[in-house]
Amino acid sequence: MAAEKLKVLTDTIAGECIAVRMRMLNRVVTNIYDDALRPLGLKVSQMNILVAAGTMGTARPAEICARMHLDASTLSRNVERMKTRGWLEVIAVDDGRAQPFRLTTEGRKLLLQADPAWRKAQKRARALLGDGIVEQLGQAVGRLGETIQK
Amino acid sequence: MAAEKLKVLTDTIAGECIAVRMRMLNRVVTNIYDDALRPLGLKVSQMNILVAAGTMGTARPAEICARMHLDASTLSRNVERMKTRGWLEVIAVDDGRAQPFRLTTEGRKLLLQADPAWRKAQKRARALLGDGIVEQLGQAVGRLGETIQK
DNA sequence: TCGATGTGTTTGCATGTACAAATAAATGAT
DNA sequence: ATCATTTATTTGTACATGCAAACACATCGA
Repeated sequence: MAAEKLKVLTDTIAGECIAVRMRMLNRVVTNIYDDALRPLGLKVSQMNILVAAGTMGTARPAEICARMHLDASTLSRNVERMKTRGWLEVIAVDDGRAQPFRLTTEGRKLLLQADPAWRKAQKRARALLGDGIVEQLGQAVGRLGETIQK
Repeated sequence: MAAEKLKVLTDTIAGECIAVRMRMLNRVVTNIYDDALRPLGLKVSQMNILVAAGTMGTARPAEICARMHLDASTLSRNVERMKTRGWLEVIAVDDGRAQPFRLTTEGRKLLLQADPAWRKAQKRARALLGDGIVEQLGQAVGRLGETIQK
């Protein structure tokens, strides 16, 4: 009977699906960091991009997308919002297609201010999830590399 | 000098931040499942809700939110979309506040059709991430329970 | 040089996500 | 019984995300 088959299927997916777990933990973790960063008017999604820009000096969108496994259109709009806020600025270059950007002084100041909040969130997340998964997240990201899936 | 401090900070966050890793893996994993489910016109976010409804029989929004650590407003709109598509239907009950729902015949049929795609995605995700993290995701979700963070 | 192809980015569109506030209804205290 | 409080859900708003398509420019081959 079909009803039986459905019950088995839904129980299996509910009990084993990697996406279910990953997405749930992602919501919880994102909320922890967003809570901590809220007083600064900053969200963790944006902080990540500021950090990437910070490590790269001058950041090429395509390179950030590859590193972060982030769609180009998503990055484009996030960067736009942060330019509006004065945290990022574009750099003039010869290649007319490119739109490289870097942190502004404001952006640098914001990151320095965000440090304590980040540490607090990091500590909370680690305590909640456990050291094991933190270790494994690093490994999995390593496996990923900058491979393009499609 | 402030520039030095910033470099240390951004390198530290880029190298250690749990949210950076979790969010990156979440994007990759979500894309794997969405790719597999696309021919069915279904996204993994919606599949998860259908599955929850399938395991529960009659699903109370508040209970799904607690189980999935999902904001009530988010669920409300996702359910709305799936009602429109004919995959879910609300059930009449005495408590006038409640809006419990369940799978329709269409919804059940869709889940059964989605099974092979889900298996394919599950296999790809496991191969990409490694068994270690799959194990740890389960553990971390277990730790979480249905605790409300705030 | 010029047209085809490729690369980098942005736009149009739909969905997912959460916070704050609104709404609606049940519950509890007096 | 009535009013205050609590509980369940929806709405307003803003941002995040990705696909498909458009756009802009570079590059390569004839």
